[in-house]
Amino acid sequence: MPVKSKLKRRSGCPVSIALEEVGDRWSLLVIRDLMVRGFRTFKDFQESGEGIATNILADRLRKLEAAGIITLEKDEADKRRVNYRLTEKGIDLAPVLLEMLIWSVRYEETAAPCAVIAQMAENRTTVLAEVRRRWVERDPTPLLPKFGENT
Amino acid sequence: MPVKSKLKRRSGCPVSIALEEVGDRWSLLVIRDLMVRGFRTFKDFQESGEGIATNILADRLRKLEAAGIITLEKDEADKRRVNYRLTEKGIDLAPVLLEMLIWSVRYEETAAPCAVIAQMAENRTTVLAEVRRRWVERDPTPLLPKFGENT
DNA sequence: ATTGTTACTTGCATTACGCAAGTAAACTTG
DNA sequence: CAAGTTTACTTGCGTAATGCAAGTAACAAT
Repeated sequence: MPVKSKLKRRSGCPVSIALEEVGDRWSLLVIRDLMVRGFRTFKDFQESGEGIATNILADRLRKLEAAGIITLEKDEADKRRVNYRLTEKGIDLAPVLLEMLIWSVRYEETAAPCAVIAQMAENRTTVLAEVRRRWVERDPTPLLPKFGENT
Repeated sequence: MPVKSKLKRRSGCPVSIALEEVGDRWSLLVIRDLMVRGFRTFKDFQESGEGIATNILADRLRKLEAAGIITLEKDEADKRRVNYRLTEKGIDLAPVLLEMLIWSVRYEETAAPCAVIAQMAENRTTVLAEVRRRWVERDPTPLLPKFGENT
């Protein structure tokens, strides 16, 4: 189910194309928050602790929507509210994020408990299944807590 | 074997930390080229077809070295030449790149043959073992060709 | 009716990037 | 061995992206 885009690509290399969509400091963090922290609204992201500027956040949400990675849903109960949600394409970035997580914990001093992540590295398939289950069922319970925020 | 760094991090989240090191449009492409295309020198990257500017390339190589992802080796035969090489930390980004590749081929119109990548998705472990083997043995034979360059 | 909340936009200073050109050291060629 | 070439960069400069503070419009709560 590939989607045609602006056709202004550096090359046809898949990795290059992927990086044009999510290769920046913020996009994958937004996706991570939608995926494992149960974030839904603009406010959630603003307060995530990483300190993304609101203009950048708005821009990234727009681009991720344009790329077909997230969708917008108006909240019927509170009409100011916009709920962001990963698409199938978006949730399928889970393996990328998981590998990045495992790599980072292995080589950096992170705030994540090594034991928990080591456990996840052992059971990649199970973790991915759980991530997808939450997505399908719209279960907003965070899979992982916020590690070492700096507020 | 985590390495201490500048301690100017947005947060302690592993994904966030990883993105501070390789979360831009170019770093992972450089790593990809070292990993699967047998690139070694500055020139190789310049001519890779994606069109990275030399100042940006120099900057990225410096940052990747600072992050412990690549190392420099002076060529004894030709002393102008600098050979860049992935460290263990660098080669361990292979799973991230592989998942990104698989994702991209699935959702974008890339220049990579779907069948080949589907095959790789079936045999992730084998592919990763082969990537590592080439790294250990310093075998510069490209694992994958250049897909759809735009020159 | 007033105040607060949500999802943004706008303006402006700073930083990063992209492009063309330049340079220094090492090698190669005549 | 002088002159050109290759390699790995750096420098300058214009444009684009980012970060920060403030503002706004629509809706909701009191």
